[in-house]
Amino acid sequence: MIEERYHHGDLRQALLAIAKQQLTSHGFESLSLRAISREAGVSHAAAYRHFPNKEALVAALACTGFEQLQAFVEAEVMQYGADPREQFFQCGIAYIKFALHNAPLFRVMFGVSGADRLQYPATHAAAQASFGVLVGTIQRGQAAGLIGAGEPRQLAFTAWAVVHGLATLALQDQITSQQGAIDSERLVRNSAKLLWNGLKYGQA
Amino acid sequence: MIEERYHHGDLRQALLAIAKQQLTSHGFESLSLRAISREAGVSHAAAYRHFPNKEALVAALACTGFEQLQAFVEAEVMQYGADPREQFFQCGIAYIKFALHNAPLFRVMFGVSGADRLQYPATHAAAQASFGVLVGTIQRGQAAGLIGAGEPRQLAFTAWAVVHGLATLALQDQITSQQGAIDSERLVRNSAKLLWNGLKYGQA
DNA sequence: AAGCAATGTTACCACTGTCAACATAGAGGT
DNA sequence: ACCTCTATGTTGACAGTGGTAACATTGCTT
Repeated sequence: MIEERYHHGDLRQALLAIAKQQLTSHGFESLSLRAISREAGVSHAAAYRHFPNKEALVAALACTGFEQLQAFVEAEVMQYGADPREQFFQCGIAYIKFALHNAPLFRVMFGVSGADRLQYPATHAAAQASFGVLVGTIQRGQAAGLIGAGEPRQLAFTAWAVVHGLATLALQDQITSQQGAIDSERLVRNSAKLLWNGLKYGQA
Repeated sequence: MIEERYHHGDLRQALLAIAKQQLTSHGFESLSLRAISREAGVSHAAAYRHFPNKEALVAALACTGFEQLQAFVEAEVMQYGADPREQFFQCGIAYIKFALHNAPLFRVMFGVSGADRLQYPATHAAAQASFGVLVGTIQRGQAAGLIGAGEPRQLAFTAWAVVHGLATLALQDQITSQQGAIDSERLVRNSAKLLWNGLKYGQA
């Protein structure tokens, strides 16, 4: 029987999958290397053959998160291939959608241990790549004459900041908890338009 | 001698102070209730007379963080009492300054355990209060006719999102690690102007 | 077939958060 | 002054954690 073999086959992958599962079901705080290994039917020290420590496991998890994010945003954006303005909007909306639907993972991606992300090249690269989607959208907007001049990376960075800020604050339950019960969908739309106005008139 | 008395006097306060210190010096990950108690010269269980658990201690820490943030931003903003536009800018710049100078604390404030901040009314209230500074600035801008119409809370929320996003991403070393070495000061200025443009023309 | 590197296991360590049982101090009523 | 009650602090335990070292097994490579 295949299940009882000494070597797992692809333990690294399995650990990551289980980790993601436990992350979403039990939260980051109670993410435990031992529990993950247990679930994988493997001893608690086996994980150390694939990750130098827990932080590395988490970083790898974040890496997959960025890949997912990029794939998701790209897919959503591509549905509006003709309209750079709507592409730009969808970029942000997709980002926030992803954050809200994958809250714990999103928090890991930008989480506490994110400070030393440079230590994990793969994770860092994945993050950069996902950023590239936004840059591309902006560049298309500029090419179409819908976005004013400016270094696209910097414009993208500002746009990213808006959307990332909204996502973060939304996850904080800060949106719904504001008295007045702000509608998040409308909020995103409004913010995007606001930003779009700013972009149209360029920086100066 | 006062130091050796059985009762500490104001242990709760002392624990928080030491916690903040250890947080900034050793990072959030290695923040330990026992280490804090040890440093306070008190037994490892003493902390439980003042906080139901570690999470509550961290929440209290976050609370002080928000208070500091509010005080800092208010102080900076008030230097530009005459000019609502500059006030608005300074609001954001101060926010980011605070985040960069108190990185670990800032991360705790919006950290992993932030999701259930509603469980800690004091912390939540402090967060709301700090948000109020920005709302006030926007309202003054509107009163001066420099910011278009719109529900001030929502405008403030967008502005907050931008600035919070920038701060978060900056902490991620995402700014400096972008090839091209974006200058963060300029970035903030540009972003603020961008947003200001958007605000001037109102939402639609 | 032999051997070697990759992968798992067991046993241990120091440490953590948390709790229950006990000790002490100090405030307030008598 | 005393006595009691409650707030605060201590000790000792427990289960669970991340991490390491020594040992076991596997399967690729030659």
